[in-house]
Amino acid sequence: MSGTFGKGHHLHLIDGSAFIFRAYHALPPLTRKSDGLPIGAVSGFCNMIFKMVEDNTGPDAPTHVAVIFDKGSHTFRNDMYDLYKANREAMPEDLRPQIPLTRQATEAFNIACKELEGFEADDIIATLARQAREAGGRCTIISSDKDLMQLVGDGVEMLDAMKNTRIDRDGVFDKFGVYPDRVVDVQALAGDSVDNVPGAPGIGIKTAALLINEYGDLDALLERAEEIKQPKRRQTLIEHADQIRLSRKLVLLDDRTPLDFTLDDLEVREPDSDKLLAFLAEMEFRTLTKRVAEKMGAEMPTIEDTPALPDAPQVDDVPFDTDNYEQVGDAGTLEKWLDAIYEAGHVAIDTETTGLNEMTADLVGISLAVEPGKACYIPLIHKANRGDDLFGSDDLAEGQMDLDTCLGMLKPVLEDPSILKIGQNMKYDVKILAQVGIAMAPIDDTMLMSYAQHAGLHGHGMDALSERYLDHTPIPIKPLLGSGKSAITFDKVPLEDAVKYAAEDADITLRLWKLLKPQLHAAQVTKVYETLERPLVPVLADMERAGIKVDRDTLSRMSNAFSQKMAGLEDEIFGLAGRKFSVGSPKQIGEILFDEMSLDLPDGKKPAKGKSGAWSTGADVLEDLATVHDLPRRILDWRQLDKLKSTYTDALQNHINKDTGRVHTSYSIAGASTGRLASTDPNLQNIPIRSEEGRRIREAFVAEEGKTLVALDYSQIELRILAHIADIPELKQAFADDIDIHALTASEMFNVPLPEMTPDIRRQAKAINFGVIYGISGFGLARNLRIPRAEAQGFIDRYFERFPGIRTYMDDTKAFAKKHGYVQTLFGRRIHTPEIGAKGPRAGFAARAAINAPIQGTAADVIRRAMIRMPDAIRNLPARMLLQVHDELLFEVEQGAEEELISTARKVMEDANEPVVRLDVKLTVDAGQGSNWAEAH
DNA sequence: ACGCTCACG
DNA sequence: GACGTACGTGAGCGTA
Repeated sequence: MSGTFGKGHHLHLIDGSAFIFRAYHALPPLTRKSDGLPIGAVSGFCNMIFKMVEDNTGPDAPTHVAVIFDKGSHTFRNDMYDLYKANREAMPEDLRPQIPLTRQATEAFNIACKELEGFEADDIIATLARQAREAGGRCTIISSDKDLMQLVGDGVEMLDAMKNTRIDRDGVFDKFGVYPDRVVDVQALAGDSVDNVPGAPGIGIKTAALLINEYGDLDALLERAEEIKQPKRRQTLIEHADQIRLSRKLVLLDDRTPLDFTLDDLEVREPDSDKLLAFLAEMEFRTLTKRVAEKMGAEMPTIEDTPALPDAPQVDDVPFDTDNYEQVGDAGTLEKWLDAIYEAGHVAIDTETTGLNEMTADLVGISLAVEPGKACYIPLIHKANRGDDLFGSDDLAEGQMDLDTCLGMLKPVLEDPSILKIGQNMKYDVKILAQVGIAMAPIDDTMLMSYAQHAGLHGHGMDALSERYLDHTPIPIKPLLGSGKSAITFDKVPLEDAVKYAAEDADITLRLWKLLKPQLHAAQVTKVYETLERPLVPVLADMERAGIKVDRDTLSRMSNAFSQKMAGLEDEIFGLAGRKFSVGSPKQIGEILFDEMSLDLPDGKKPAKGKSGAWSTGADVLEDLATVHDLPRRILDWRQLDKLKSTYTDALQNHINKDTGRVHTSYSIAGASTGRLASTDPNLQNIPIRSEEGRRIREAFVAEEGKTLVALDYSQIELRILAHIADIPELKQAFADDIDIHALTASEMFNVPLPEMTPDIRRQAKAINFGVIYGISGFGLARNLRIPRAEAQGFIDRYFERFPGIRTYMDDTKAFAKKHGYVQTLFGRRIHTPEIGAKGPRAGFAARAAINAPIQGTAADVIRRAMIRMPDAIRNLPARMLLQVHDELLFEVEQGAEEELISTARKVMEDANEPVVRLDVKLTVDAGQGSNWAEAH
């Protein structure tokens, strides 16, 4: 049947996304045998399409058919309401690569495949259904999405393909309590939590239908809201009238979308058997390929049965060629790249900026790569010359896109939940793009993939990874930027060089991703990567961008006070030493004390000499020496002040951001091998607290006017984890009973009843407890406690006797590390211990590190999980998370909401191990609050 | 660039 | 039997 669509014609419209999701959830996670590509949803999709083709015979068969897909995440509905669909969960990791394949499948079946930027599939379906109806034909929408039910009637029906049930006007009435023409009114009132349509609070479908049926339609209802008898209902409708009208706009489908095709283009076509079978064979669908071949009377193509070797190099064998990279200078060229990105479903991205600090750096350009060797650079604000020419202008270089135009085009892609953005150290790029209003998601990060697999084995910077995995040395940045005083920023780098350098970074990143991603599964660290590494990126980006307010005047006053004290100390020091010298020089101190003054330690010996041959003058040495002379104590005091002044009160002032008045640290996620974060520029994880003088520096970390700082820290988390992992009944019981753990240890070891415990015995036990966590040795404990080595060894022996599980844990852990080359945390994080088999002292180091890593690492995992869950948990509180200090989280909260924040955040932290790891000990969190960090802690 | 020292958990 | 040792970090300074 052909001719213009009209009476007697029957159009089938398949809701592509709904089909894919159903297929995905209905089937186990199948993968392609040869390379492990996830393929379950594609398989289900193809089977459903084929079943439809097979079933569609007889008088009711469609004459026209199309599969309609969503395109992009940003639609006109987001312009009306920016929270539209904001509750949507991210697309599952193994589904994303299957989306483009389902489009290919549709084409292979020779079925029209349609989508339209800026509109949802539902709008296209609405438009086509209207056209079919107006032309006098019939239309069946294959979907069970209730949002489409407003279209039913007058020749338009829905078909639930899974249940094989048709939904007509009566079916809609069953579901909504109204007929299709009033469905949007009911939806506007009831709202939709899945799409985040607000609706009227407290009103569901039942009540909504009741009201609409009583008043006729929504407008009449809102107009006559005063007449409603129930006071609560009346008030809700009056108060939220605007929100309800907005909700109706959101749920009302647009049946006038501009389409570049007509119904006639959708006429049913016979598939090309060669093309279809080739596609099915490529997917390695054996059964389906056979069935299709039989039905079409064609030869069954062969499907290779040999899976690729798991370790075979996966990355395409494309040589690096910097001449092949493209400079993107206009919208048309960029459009071409965006098409390629949508085709692939992923893109590697790298941002170039004017500096390394994301808070002060400006975006200079963006590079993209979609397949190995195919990369581009979009320069945005490069200067026409290097800027070192006195007469040179700061004009922009030719051939660059307008910044806003470019970002406007990129934003929908970078925020599209179906397009995966791949980067190396994505926290940097996420922060840079956040500065220009782009919330990039979802992401993958090659640095974190490497870290999840190989923590402890090697670094995870791009240069190191490229050398190691791609056997390729990236173009070094140094020659482009220069160094020292004549260094230039990237916007001054000539475009020709910039394109090569920047595009290569994206190319390398994409290749690393292709290589490292499949290895995650093999190394069994996919869970670690997906639950402990990647989700931390946006959380840390937000914390770093928030920063913490630091009061410059407080620091400045402290600096001055320190200067004065140090000047006084210097006079005393020079008097005692008999001459002037540089007090900051350990070498000169050693010469004065041990050569010129010939001082000896209390045991009559001299201290050790360091690698450079100078006397060791560390605090422990000077502390001992202080018992025989006054000078060492003065030097210790001077050093403490020098440290506080130079590292804290002076240096911190230089880190106060000019625009925000706050200090913004940067956390490295893949720095510490154990899974701990590290804080840099500045390090806010080592702000003084142990000495009273140093502790006062925390007074300079303040809450904003009208706000409070709240600190929550895990109590003894590492010892709790040790008690669990090593399975020590006495320790577990002590934590269950909230008994002072160090006192308990002392009581067990030294046979002192708890009521008779003295601070000194407790102090020794505390040192032993910490020693255990660090891989205790008699020597180390002796030095720490300043007791003879034999005595320390005696303590350790008694400890092991009392808690034999500890020794077992230590021995087992060392044996595991020797056998596997790594140890693991309770959450599966791997920490490699390559030196464990070494000879000499290095083996001792490695053994102690191996003993410590599962404990420190598990604690790190716990707080990571808490941090990842925190933003959602506190999203309705006027609070934000600012800092992490290993076992502590610091928040800033509006005054009045402190207690609510504490109870909410505490719960998240105390339950952070659940549900994947059950602990025999509870986790306990202490809380404090105040106008500055000293008070809050 | 490297070692020393010292701040934190 | 000798050797050197508590675990994990980052920053500032002096010295080469």
